[in-house]
This record gives sequence, C-alpha cells and structure tokens, in this order.
Amino acid sequence: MTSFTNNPSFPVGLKVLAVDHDIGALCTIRDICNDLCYQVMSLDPTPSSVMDSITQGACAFWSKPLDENQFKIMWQHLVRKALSETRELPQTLEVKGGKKRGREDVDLPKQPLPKKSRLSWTTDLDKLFLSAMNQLGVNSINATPKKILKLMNFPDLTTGQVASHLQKYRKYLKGEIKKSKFSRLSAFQGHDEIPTQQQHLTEIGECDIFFDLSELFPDLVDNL
DNA sequence: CACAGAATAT
DNA sequence: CATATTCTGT
Repeated sequence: MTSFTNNPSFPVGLKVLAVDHDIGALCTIRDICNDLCYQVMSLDPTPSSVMDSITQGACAFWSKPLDENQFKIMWQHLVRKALSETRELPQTLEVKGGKKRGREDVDLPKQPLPKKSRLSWTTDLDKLFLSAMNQLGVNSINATPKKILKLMNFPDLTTGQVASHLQKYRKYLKGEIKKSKFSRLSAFQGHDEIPTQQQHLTEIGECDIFFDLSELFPDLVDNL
C-alpha cells in the first residue's frame, strides 16, 4: 500500500494544502494523505485561498473524483521543482530509476533535465526587496546589490539577480518620477498639504511599491 | 580582483 | 516584458 514511501527520496511529512468546499471531502483527503505520509496543513475552503496557493507556488490543482495514484505521485512535483532550480542533482534526491533492491521505482516523466528555471519575483520576494531598499534608502548609494541581498536574507538568491531586479526597479522609478513631476509634484507645490516624510510615501498600483519623494528630489531637479 | 551599473541577450 | 548574462569602468 505505502511501499512507495520506502523510496529514500520520499519526503515524509511533506505538507499539503487541501482545499474543498465539502468538509467531508476534506476529511477524506486528509485521511488519505495521512495514510500516505503527507501532512495536511489546512482545510481552508475559500476560493481565494486556491488562487493564493497557486500564486505562491502550488503546482497542481485536482478536481474530483480523486484518484489515489494522484496522491502517490504528488511528491514528484517537489523533485521536479528541485531539479529545475538547482543545476545539479541534489544528493538527497535520487531520481534515476536505479535498481534499488525491490523498491517501487517511480519514473519521473522525462524532463530536459538540468534546465534551471529563472527566478520569479513574487510579491513576497518584492516585499523583501522593497523592505531592504527602504532600509538602505531608495536613492542612497548604499542601496547596492550586495547590501540589498544581505538584508533580504533570502536563500539562494544571488547578487546578480538582485542587481537585475534593482536595474528594473530604478528604471521603473524613473518613469514614476516623470509622472509625479506633472501630477503629484505640481499638486504639492501650489497647495495646502505639505506632507511629512511618512505622508510622502506614495502607493503605486498593486505592488505596494513605496518611495520617498524627498529622497527622489535631487533626480527630479536633474531631470527637469 | 571585486564590484556596481549599463548594455545586451534570452 | 521580466530576468539573465555580459560588458565596462572603478
């Protein structure tokens, strides 16, 4: 029944988020998962949580009726992800169907193998980035890739990746400056509210990107 | 030689 | 476009 968990690569206790409107179904899923050494994290049934899950890295969405085999191979998603993120095979993940004494080998679908997927800047990652930026000073010469990286303290993130993101971020800010030069800035000049440092913080779109106009002012002058 | 930042490349 | 990689100057 659960001999596949004998595979040394199987991540016992792998956490699983279960979503379903039917409480009974959820309990069934939980029971099956528990039997198969998966650990169910949550029974949150709201649709929005589904989207959140996908956004935050869920790699599969199952619809009923569920097949037990789906559960059995679900850990392979992890292996596949690990393979795509690290160029070499992780020692801990023995994927090639070695003839390991009578164990039930689970063949992974052939994948072009060591193809490293590129980093995706999720909202969470971006929050880390922006937090670091705000600490260093958005316009400060201290806001350098290495320092940002250290502040972010995110596993396996490289300075190159931060540098690339930083380049995009600055380009983006430049665009915003030109806008605020005519809209928000001019509004400030003529009128009542002389914002404080905090009130200068301007929200941009959905990304919760903040910047401090007072810090950006030098550039404003230059670009005028 | 390390690094940041701009310029390209994918 | 978003990210990655290479090029350049410090």
